Amino acid sequence: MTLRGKQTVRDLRRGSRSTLLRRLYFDGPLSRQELGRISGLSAGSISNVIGELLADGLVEECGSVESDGGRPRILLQVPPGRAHLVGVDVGETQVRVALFDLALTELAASDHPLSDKGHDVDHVVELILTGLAEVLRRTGVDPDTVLGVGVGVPGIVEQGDPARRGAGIVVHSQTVDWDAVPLGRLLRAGTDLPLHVDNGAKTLGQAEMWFGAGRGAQHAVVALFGSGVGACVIADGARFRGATSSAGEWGHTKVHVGGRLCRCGARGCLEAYVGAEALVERWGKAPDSSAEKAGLAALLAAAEAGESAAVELLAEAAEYLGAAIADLINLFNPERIVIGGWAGLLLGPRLLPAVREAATAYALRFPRAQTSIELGRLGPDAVTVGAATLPLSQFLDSGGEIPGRIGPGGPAAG
Amino acid sequence: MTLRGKQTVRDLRRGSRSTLLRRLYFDGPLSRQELGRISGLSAGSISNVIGELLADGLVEECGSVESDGGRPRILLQVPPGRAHLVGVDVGETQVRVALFDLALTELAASDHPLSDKGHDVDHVVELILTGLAEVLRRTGVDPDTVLGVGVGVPGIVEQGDPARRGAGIVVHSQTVDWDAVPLGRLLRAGTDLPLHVDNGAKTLGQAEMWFGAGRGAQHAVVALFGSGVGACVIADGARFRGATSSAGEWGHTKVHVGGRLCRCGARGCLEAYVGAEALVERWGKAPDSSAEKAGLAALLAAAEAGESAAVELLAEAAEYLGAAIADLINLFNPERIVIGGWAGLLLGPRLLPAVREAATAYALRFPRAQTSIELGRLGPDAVTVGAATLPLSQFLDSGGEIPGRIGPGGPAAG
DNA sequence: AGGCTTACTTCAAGCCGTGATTTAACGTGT
DNA sequence: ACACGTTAAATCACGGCTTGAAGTAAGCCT
Repeated sequence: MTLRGKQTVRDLRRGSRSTLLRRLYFDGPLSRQELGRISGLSAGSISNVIGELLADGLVEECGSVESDGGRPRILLQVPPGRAHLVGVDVGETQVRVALFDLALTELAASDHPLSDKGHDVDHVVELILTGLAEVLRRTGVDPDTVLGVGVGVPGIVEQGDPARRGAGIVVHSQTVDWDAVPLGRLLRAGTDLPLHVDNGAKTLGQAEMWFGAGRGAQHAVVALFGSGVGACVIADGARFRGATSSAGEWGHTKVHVGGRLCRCGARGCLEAYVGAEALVERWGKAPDSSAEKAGLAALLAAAEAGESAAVELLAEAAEYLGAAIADLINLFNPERIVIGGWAGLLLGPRLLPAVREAATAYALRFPRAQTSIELGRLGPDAVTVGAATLPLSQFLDSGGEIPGRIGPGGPAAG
Repeated sequence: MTLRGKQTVRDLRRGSRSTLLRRLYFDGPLSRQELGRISGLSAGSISNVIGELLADGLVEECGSVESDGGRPRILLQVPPGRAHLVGVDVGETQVRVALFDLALTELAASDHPLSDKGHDVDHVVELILTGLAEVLRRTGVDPDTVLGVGVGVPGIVEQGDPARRGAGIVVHSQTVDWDAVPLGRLLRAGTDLPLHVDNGAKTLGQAEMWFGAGRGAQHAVVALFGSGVGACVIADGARFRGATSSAGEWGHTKVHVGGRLCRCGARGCLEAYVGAEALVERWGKAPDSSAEKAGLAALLAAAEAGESAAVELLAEAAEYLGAAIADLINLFNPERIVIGGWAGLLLGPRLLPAVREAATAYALRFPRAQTSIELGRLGPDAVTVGAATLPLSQFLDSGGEIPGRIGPGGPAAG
């Protein structure tokens, strides 16, 4: 049933450019020879395509490799300064805007705490636009070299029509009370840069896949647990989105039908058993949400000290987490499961053995044997990095197309 | 991270052939004009490619459409008799082999009940090969026109290296006690036809997607419940397989951690709450497995008659089923959920309203609003049809390539 | 019979990847 | 120094693809 659209002969070139660019980007400096071996393209094509990329400035030569009797191979790489990316994290307490070069080195960042207006949409939009202007000004980077702005938000993101260049993006979030917020349109009014918006947990997952514990896997699930619980599913090397890009809402999987009440209103959600908010609340001390991280750390310390209530609470959480991971294994059959998120990283070292054991007990033998369960390697700061991978991904897919900015009356109109 | 391999200019033609063939196959007789509009290809290319397909006998002209003042359009279709397909259902009590034409009209079928040897592998293989020979003999169909044999089996199927033409296929099943059974190799020894093997529930799901309640959906989950519970996930119009093609094992999702014991050995599996075997057993009457269908029918009749134990049992099952469907909605974000399988079809009319209600209560609002929950339209006999879609799908993907049979010393050797 | 409309076919033009050939840039041995 | 072998990269003819324009076929209407 899958039908890819019309293909013309020029799409071949786009594909070749994309393949070579990706390879050079991820697998560091490579020679034309190696590119040929890896990509399967003929030497002639490599020469031709690389010539184009060199002329476009998307690839540069960087030294050569010693030969043993023949002409030395010239190494090629993607010049990190050729283009830039912006990543935005709309978090629970602040808005963070960061400017990166192509190698995702952070050149500047701007943090603005959310004022008492909370997640008022106009306020958030204003902070994003201010931060964007700020990092551009501070670094003096030409906006024309910015490939796009990636934004990670809490909640479910509806992508809208891609032809509208992000202007059709709508966000729904039960936790920060955003109901069909037209974030794309609002941001579009303040910048001409290409826009990309996705769920913050998903962007963090993307970051783990590209630069963290998920590297190299083609089928993986990044389980993110923090205050709430989410997941980012990767299938065949690409984000699994579903019909309206809300796939992977793992936190509200039922682990105990009719069980504990979750903040989503239903009973028995995973999040109500292993979410940081739920754990801290059940432990009974400091249910002040601003002190959630401190509360969880205290719970962990108590457990390490042998306090039996804490030990039991964490043991139960590990069992539920393992069981829910077993569901992921049965349903998605990944080769790797990565546990990330601030709470995951905090509790992970203590819980991991029990979680692995529970997953083995609850999952089917065969798919469980194909899966490794690991801890994430990137902290929660990586949300901005992940957000920046959104425009980067499109850049690589398109074979290195530098998107033009929209003039007035462009496709954003309406 | 997705990199599709090298593409040469000839792959374009393969793609065009595939697109047009698919369109003609599914959307009935079409003219070249309409094909052009739908596929986006230019009139020249259509003419060219259709000319090839006509010469190959993969497409034929079938009448024309009245014009209003111009040259009439000539209608094209895929001739149903041009090639044949074999579908095999290795069921719980019998092995069924059916021969189809391209339109999936059943030309002949052969049923062999499993003897007391049960699911002894050699016995099953023998029945498949016997049935295959039988349907070919009875219809007089030339084996060279058979595109392949699709087999639906209980259990998880490891696809092995496609270059070995199915000889690398291995089956694991905890229920019929098959542990790493080299079904591909065993069948390969008895036939030269291309082999395709997949889980029976998955092939049934495929049939629902192509010809049943799933038609037209790009993102769907076909939930199959019979004696056990399974699911077939479709994403972007294609089967979601996961790393080792065992994705979609929904029956052992945990709905009640620490709850009822499941036949898989774990506690709290969905199957232990809504599987037909579990329901019949819990109802307490006739736990004889051979009378499972009669038992479930009796349970349903009792509930319809108002017997409170039966009513409560089914109400509980509906709630668990709805909750588990909510998990599917949250995780996969499908546009449609189809409930199939013999037990699903039997209980469906009574349970559906309660299931929908429970799903709404347990799923997140936004993805739930995108999803419709429907009953399947195909009976369990459709497993053979679904199995036959496996070689058919490959045929359409390849743009109408008739696979040659393997000679001795072919790639199957070793 | 002539004109009009629509469906289909043919053909030159522009690209693309391949694979063979040529050129470039090294180390080595004399 | 200099020819030689070796390996890397560039060049180019070739077959193949889609497009889009121009040409042909096949029916209506007057």
